[in-house]
Amino acid sequence: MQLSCIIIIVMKIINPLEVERKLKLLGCRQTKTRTEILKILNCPQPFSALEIKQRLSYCQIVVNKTTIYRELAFLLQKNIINEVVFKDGIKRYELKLEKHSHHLVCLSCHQIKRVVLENVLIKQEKQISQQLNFKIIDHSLEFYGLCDCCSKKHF
Amino acid sequence: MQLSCIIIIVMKIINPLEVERKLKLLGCRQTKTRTEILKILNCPQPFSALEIKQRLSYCQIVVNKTTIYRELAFLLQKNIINEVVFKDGIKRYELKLEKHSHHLVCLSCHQIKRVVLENVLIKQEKQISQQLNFKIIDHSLEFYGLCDCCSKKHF
DNA sequence: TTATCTGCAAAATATTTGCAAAGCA
DNA sequence: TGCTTTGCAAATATTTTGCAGATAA
Repeated sequence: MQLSCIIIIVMKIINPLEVERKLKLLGCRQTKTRTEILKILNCPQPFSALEIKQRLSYCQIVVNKTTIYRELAFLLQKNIINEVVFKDGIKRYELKLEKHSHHLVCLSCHQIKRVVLENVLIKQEKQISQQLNFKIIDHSLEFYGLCDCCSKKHF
Repeated sequence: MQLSCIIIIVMKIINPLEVERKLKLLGCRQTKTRTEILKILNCPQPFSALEIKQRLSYCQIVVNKTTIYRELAFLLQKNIINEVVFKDGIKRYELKLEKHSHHLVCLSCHQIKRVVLENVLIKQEKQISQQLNFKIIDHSLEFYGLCDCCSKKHF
């Protein structure tokens, strides 16, 4: 019999010092932009490049969009962040965790909640690889609906 | 005990006459562009607006890109097609089926195989709605990896 | 005949590239 | 000092909008 799955809501992500240590280990420089972008991404919700730019400007930090796109490409390549795409087709970024995560996207307020579902799709992935000879490397699973707050508002 | 899941590979989609009847029922006109776009979408693989434009031009049919985008928005609104987004952030379109479908995206040859997985995520969706008060309306589940052909090439 | 559909030009939005200047170690 | 990072301008890609003219029923 299958165990019921475990849902973990991702709340706070990571100790900033841990990321800094990892960057130093990889021989990367520690710049203001890099530190500030990582601070913003240390959050349970993924952000797009332009959302990051906007959030930086809230803190009086003006960074060119090109720099942000390049910094995100850099962090992606260093395996420090993930890229996720939802139905709107915009690329969003979040800190990489040990466990693969999924998302609950509210169709009303557009808030995104990051969750970890344990023991999910294991059987299906095995079946797909066995029956269709498709070697699965990764998957994306996102749920769309109404968050607690919005579903109460709608009725 | 949970039954093993059933995988259905979507091969041919639908009788074109069925779509035409549905369009007539909805009071829509039958135009050359509409017919041709639906012919292209009658395929196990979703296509982007510009891929459709390209495929039309292969058949000597020249249609403005604006028309294609508008036609897709029209068919979407009439519930005849689905919009799907993969990791590249490009919107792709496919004929709507009774059953929700998922996709196997080959990271090497970029072929997309449409599949129907029965009895998948039912338990997880129930748990998410009960434990997190998130009312799920829809989900997207896509697998990325190597198709049979490409995984053989890689070794 | 008339509501629907289409093409063209231009705009909006997200992302990328080249090059020269600035800055961290 | 030298390599990495940054800003600016311009290019590219996808998608959207306004308007005038064409077309299916």
